[in-house]
Amino acid sequence: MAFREDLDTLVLAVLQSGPMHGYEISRRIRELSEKVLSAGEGKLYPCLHKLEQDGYVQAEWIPQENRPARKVYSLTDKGSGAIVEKRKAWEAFATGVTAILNPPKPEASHG
Amino acid sequence: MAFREDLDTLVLAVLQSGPMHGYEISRRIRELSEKVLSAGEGKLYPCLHKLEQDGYVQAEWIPQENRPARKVYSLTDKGSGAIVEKRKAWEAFATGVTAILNPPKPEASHG
DNA sequence: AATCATACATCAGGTTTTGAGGTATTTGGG
DNA sequence: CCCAAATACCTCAAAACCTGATGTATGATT
Repeated sequence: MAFREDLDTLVLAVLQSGPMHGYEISRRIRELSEKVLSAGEGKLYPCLHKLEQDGYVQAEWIPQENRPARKVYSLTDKGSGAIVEKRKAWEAFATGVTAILNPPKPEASHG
Repeated sequence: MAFREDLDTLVLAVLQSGPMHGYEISRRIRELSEKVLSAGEGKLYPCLHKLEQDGYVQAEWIPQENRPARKVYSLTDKGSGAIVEKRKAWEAFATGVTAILNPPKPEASHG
């Protein structure tokens, strides 16, 4: 058991820095979080495909010379808009966890 | 996809308020988090059993009159100690997510 | 007679994640 | 030359996990 991130939220959030290909999204998640979070390829690519399919991001293949082509993703309007809700969901979650981690103390006897 | 809590952490944390039976732990998690988090019975009881087995909590059956007996859990020293680490893990996680939700802005052209 | 709340617990079925594998190229060490 | 690691995409089987239902038992409420 461990806390687990919502990869959709993370992917959409990193794309706020500008268009980016999958491998880089993965790298940024690892680096920005100082290795606390990681988006393994086994779930990153399926996540990206779903996000594209649902219209949160759009993708374009950019050929490279002497390197594999890149599929560059960028936020759509729908994707940008969704970040607002996702951020709220994160805040609610974090508030909830914090409330439990800082529970009301047991009654101290005082007299 | 959604953010997901580490139930171990939550259970140990609520037990800081004092010994408590499973059903109440579940209620508190729901209430303290204002319904953002919930520990369904299907995962709470297995979690509690594992925590007991691993020595993080100890349990005692308390019979009730005309009601089902309660299994009251309390933190062991090991359990109390573990909270420190779990809290750190939460903070690292939250810091990581926050870092990604507030990413460096794309270079604004400034010339 | 239902239904809800208390209070424990399990389990089938579904979803998700992990980790390995697959393709293809460049760079760097030995 | 060969091996490993980094870049860059992607898939899939096996394992892990969660949801929601079910089961037991009683009291209060409608």
